[in-house]
Amino acid sequence: MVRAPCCEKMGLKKGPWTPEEDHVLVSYIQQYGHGNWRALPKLAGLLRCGKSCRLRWTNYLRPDIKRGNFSREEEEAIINLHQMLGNRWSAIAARLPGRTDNEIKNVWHTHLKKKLNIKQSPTTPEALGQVSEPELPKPEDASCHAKSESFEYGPVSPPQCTTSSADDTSSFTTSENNNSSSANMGMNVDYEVSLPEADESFWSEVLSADHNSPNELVSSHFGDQAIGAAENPQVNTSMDYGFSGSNMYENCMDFWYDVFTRAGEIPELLDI
DNA sequence: AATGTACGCAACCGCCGGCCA
DNA sequence: ATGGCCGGCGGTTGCGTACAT
Repeated sequence: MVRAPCCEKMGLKKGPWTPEEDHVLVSYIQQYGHGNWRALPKLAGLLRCGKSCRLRWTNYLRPDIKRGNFSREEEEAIINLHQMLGNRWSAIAARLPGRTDNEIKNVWHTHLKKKLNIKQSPTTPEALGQVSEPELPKPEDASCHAKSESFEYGPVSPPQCTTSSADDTSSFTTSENNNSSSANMGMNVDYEVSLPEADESFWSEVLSADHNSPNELVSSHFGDQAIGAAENPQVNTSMDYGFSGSNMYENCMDFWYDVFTRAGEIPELLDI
């Protein structure tokens, strides 16, 4: 099957959009919506291909786009999500309201990659011989959508927890004074959390989706401390995730991701 | 002030998968 | 089952601007 390139037709304009074109596109979409991108430019009177219109709208003109620099929290979120998801920019963008995949991709390539290189200086665990995970996860390795696949974490947020084989408990401590925590910057956290490791039964229950509340699920397995970690008032609680049947697994991932990043930690226990 | 270089960002390109006739 | 259309995605490019020399 051979497809003609999107903008092969002669006469279609390329390159930067003018304010007039923007106005035409916004006015048209506000009035009629964008049911069919391919037909839209003709109907709106634009000499652009539908793909170009769609990109301009989704990456720049959409009213819900957050403009301006990324906050430190957003940058940390991108770094951590990238560790979990790899180069799945759209998936990362879905977790950052108001940000587009294109924007996140640009920020990653221009700012955050450099930041990581700095963080991977000789003080990092792998440089000290503590962790042997020198590369960021490849996208195929980082997928968290299949339950048989495992999470892999790069060296950005080196684990600070200690796992005790005696009581099967992962514990970690955070506080305002803990400067080694990079994931909770700007957050006024001051609590200690000790959590047992998530075992197979936990994840099978997650996947079975036969419960209604993530709090119930986590609490029944790990006690109220885990909920307390997640319910720090300065960050989202699990309730924000709208846990429900089909996306229960991913939502629990989000929940745990928040629980641990809030505590300045990425959970190694998420290896399933 | 002029020129060269590096950087950031918007936009494009090509591929893929879902849907439908 | 096949082929075409369409939207979405990730990778890449190229222009404009900031900074350095």
